Amino acid sequence: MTQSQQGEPKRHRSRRSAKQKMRLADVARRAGVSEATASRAINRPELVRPEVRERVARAIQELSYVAHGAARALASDRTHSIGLIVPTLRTAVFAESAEILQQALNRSGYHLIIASSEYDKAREYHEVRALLQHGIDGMVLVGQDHAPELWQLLERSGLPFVTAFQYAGESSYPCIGVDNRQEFYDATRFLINLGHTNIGVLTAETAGNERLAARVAGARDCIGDHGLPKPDVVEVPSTLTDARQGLRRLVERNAHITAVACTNDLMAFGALAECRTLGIDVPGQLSVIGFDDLDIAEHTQPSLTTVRLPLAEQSRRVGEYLLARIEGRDAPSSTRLKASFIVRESTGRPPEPARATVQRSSADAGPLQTPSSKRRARSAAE
Amino acid sequence: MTQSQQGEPKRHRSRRSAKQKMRLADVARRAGVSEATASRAINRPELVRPEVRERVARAIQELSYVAHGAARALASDRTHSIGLIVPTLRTAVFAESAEILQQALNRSGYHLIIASSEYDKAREYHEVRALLQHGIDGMVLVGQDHAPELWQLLERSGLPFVTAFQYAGESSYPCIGVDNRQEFYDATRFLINLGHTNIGVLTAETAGNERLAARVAGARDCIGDHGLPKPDVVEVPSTLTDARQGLRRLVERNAHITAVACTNDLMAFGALAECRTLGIDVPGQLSVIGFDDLDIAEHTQPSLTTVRLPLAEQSRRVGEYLLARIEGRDAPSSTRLKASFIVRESTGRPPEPARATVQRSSADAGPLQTPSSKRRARSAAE
DNA sequence: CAAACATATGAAAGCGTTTGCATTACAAAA
DNA sequence: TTTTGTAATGCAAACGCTTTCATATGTTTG
Repeated sequence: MTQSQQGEPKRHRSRRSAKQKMRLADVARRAGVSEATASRAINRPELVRPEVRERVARAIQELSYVAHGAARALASDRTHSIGLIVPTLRTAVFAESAEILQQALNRSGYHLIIASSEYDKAREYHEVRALLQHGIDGMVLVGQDHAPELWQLLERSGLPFVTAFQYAGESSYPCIGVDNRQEFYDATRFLINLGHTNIGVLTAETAGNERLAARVAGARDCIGDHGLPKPDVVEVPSTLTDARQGLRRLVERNAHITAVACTNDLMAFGALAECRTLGIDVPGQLSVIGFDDLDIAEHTQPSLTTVRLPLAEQSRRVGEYLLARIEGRDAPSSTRLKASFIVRESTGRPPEPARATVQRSSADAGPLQTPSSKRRARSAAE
Repeated sequence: MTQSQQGEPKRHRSRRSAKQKMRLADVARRAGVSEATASRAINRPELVRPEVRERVARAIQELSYVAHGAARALASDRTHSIGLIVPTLRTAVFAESAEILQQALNRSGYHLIIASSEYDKAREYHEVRALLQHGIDGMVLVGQDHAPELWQLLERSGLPFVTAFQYAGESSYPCIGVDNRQEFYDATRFLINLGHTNIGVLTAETAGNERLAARVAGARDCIGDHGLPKPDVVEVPSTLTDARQGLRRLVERNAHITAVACTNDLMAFGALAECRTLGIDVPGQLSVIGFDDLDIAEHTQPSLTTVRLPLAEQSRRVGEYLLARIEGRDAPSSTRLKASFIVRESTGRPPEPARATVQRSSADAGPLQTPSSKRRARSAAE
């Protein structure tokens, strides 16, 4: 606790407050070594004799020394922070992913700096600029639909980066995520296998949201591939109120509709709520599926059949990828993750006997998995 | 596009990649001024002749110069980043606040670095340390219930900081938020004013969550102040499934219970869901209130009477406070925000005529406000 | 017209680390 | 012994900016 201030060079700008912050020089002096050795004791302990290492550690402890991040970053060219740009944190899926990623990075001594673009490409570009300027060692983006200048900036900067939440193929920029088109294709097939032939699609705005757009495409493709008529696709703003309206529009315009594929759980909740209001029995008269498996999905009335994203795995892999790249190792640039399909109560056979050509079994409907959900799936309208 | 590399001092460490990053010196040379002037043109434009300012701006543009954050931070002792530590981003209220704060700070040229503590004090302490080391200009914490070492560290560092989500009085550390005790006191009074005399409390774990604890206290106090018997308080883990169990326990243990005050919307949703399962009519047989006003609150069946937090205002004020402190201005250290009470369908008069002493009018029940909610409140069991 | 002042600029000293290179200390080999 | 090699340390030069201080250039003013 007794550090004599002797010998300290006068500070040329007197900005330090009364409580002088300890610097590496203080630690070094106390441990009786040079700054270089003190630095090495911290960063490359294997280069320093155990006894010295020990002394430095003690000095750090006693002086409650905290390294100066900026100085360190300047000298070492490593900021130990990673940037993440999500469309919004208000979406549970992004918030949760951010949280998991942050935890994962923390464990490796990295920090997460989060920015949100509000689904606005120009804004996103500026966020990237700002992050680049702030200084980051790596960056995570959502999807691959970004302003060209953004890509250019990113490539020029030479910064390691990945995109997440959408598998974009081998030949794209590095990406880690599920194939939204395929996953929703499979989900839609589940409905078809149940016997549905008149399926509507309810989606939030797809402009600027490639994930949603891919899901819609998946549903369309699946329905087309099974020789069914083109589905009615209703696109609404991303609120529950709009989702309810969307459901109403869907059932009003399509008298014989028996299933609605919603591109996310929010839409599905809206649909469920509106069905309740309209007196439509789910799944008796109408089957509903969602996408995301939000916490409430299990507790709605009826509970929601939906697609669960492997968020934890995605975040973990994103972290691993980035750290590998930062450390100069290379890593598989494209990873395709698989979602799981969660069958709950909101889906069943259509009310009228199905047309004929369609197969009955619901067993082979894509990559099914029965989750640790209390309420079990049912395969027919009870 | 043509910059000659002549005159450049040889780099003593050859870490720069092929694509040489532009430095301030490059900009200065191109603009025909000294580095000092270039720097000023960027940071204190008013000190530089407009014409020169213009030339520097053009040089920056042409070279697509991006300032080096770490160097800047080292020289100026400003990182332009703010740390935020929340218990978890999985809670919508925190995620939303983080988002709003981040946006607000961005507008002022600051970045938000988010960390989460998972409601663990030790972990939180380490996050603070890590943020301090990384270098931040200010810090936001949730509530005032933190490890003593954390406070100590924070005070020693001299870093500007605020706590949010709970008003802790004038004499506390700087805080900006609502008074959770009072707000829930008022909410409970609303129930009492409706005629309820047997009110249960359902809460998620209060250990390490002073906001929840304060709300429970508010309910207890209110019930006590009205001469009613001590309420049954059920505390469960913070999941919907547990909330449902909690509701069941509450109604099983208290045959005459007519209202349940839930300390957050999650608990309330669970309660509502379980009531549906148990065939309990809400609000016919049981009234339910929540806290937070999550998006779905308006769309549950029945819609949920709850308390809405002024998140946007809170985040805005937090940002303002911090920036003021960083710039050396001082700011009111404690700000008490008011929540709004949102009356929806989940509350009504108790089924049996109330005991007598309790007043009938629901009009003077605290700081009521009728929100822009489509569905209007109703004051009695229809 | 000189004095007094304001305004713009540049030179250079840091900011607190890391790290290339040189040096020292010591053990193993000759 | 002396040589050679290796492991541990120190010196001092960056890292890329900001900012103090001094200087130069105008602009008023008495």
